[in-house]
Amino acid sequence: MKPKDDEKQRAIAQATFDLVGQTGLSGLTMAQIARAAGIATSTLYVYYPSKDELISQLYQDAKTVTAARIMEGVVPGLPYRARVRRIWGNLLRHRLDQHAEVVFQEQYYNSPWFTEGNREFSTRLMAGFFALMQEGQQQEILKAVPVPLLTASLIGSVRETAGLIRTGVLPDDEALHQTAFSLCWDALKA
Amino acid sequence: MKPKDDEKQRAIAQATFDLVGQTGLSGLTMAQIARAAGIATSTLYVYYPSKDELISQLYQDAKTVTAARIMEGVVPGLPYRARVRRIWGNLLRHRLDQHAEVVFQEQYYNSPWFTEGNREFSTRLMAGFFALMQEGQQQEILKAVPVPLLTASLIGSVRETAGLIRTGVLPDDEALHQTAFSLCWDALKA
DNA sequence: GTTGTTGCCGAATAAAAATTCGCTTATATT
DNA sequence: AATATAAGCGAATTTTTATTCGGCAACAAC
Repeated sequence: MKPKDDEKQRAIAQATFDLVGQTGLSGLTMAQIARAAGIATSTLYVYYPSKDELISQLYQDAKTVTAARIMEGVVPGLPYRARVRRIWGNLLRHRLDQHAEVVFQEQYYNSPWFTEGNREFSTRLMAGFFALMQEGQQQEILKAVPVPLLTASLIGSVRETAGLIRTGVLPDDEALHQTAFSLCWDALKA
Repeated sequence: MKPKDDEKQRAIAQATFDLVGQTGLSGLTMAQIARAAGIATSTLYVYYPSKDELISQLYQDAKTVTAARIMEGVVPGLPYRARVRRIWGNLLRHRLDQHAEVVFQEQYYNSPWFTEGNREFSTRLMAGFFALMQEGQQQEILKAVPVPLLTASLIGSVRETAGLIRTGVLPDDEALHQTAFSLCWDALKA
């Protein structure tokens, strides 16, 4: 509970994410995590009081990092489409770079650990993104449909595109990103 | 291994899907399944030789049912857009009706049980759908982009829409379905 | 250099879960 | 009705996994 060694803490987090990224939350054991992090099983309990705490804590961490990355470089000066494009790119990059974290979050979402509090936490973090969609709609740039449909379309587009790139079906280059985003934009635009 | 009572077999399957739908593959125990199915834990072993077998078998079952539903009522006589609309509706209906099965499949996809064989199996089942997208592209109805991008856009649209409906954010009525599909179609069409 | 503190480990322990076993009850066959 | 067969159960048993414990080594304070 009182960590002195931050580096070890990060090793634990990384090891956990990697393991979950590979085989999911299911078979995950403390022994596995410890081995992957290069420490003894009992040492895990120096950093986290229990497995439940460890899992929940890592979820919070992952979610926070995600939220921060989404809005990176989305400056007000940019034209509207460019801002949306930027978010789309940020989300894609994040899903590709931190794939393990993403799998972790998605598995956690349907796990015994997920709570109502977790849901609210997520919603709060997505607020900025939600507002941007709303703004686009008021300016009649985006379709006059329920806002959640807009946000969902963008998120769905990124998710599926990332999946295709990650499995090697499509290349990870700028040209493809543009193409994929153009489909998404056609769905959103009025 | 030699089940006489089909009804009990189905109860086991249903119980498992429901449990996974609620809290995921993670905490799932044989005792839970048995209790939910209304039988003794040991009786599970009359129907399946092990937990691993049970999980794997149910995955195959779920996947097969899914594949069958996708193409329901997609008759060659229908205009192209209507056929795609039909598939979209089939997928949505399936995700809403068999939500538990869907969660099961997605969790299984990132679990220690998932194998290369499973992946091929999935691909084979999706072949018809894949071909339809290709056809639309050749007739220049759909955008001239990599076909996987088209299939992914449709699947992503359904997935996200289903999520919104299931959580009560949006209503489950025909008008909304039309709206959601129109966004999807705008993404696909040339 | 002794003493205290801290982080870490390996080996117990405890708890939970999968799987087996022997017996009972139902069902079918003659 | 008698008997064979299958299905089902509850109570073991075994295996796996989380958690605790006692001690060791580094490092600091004095």
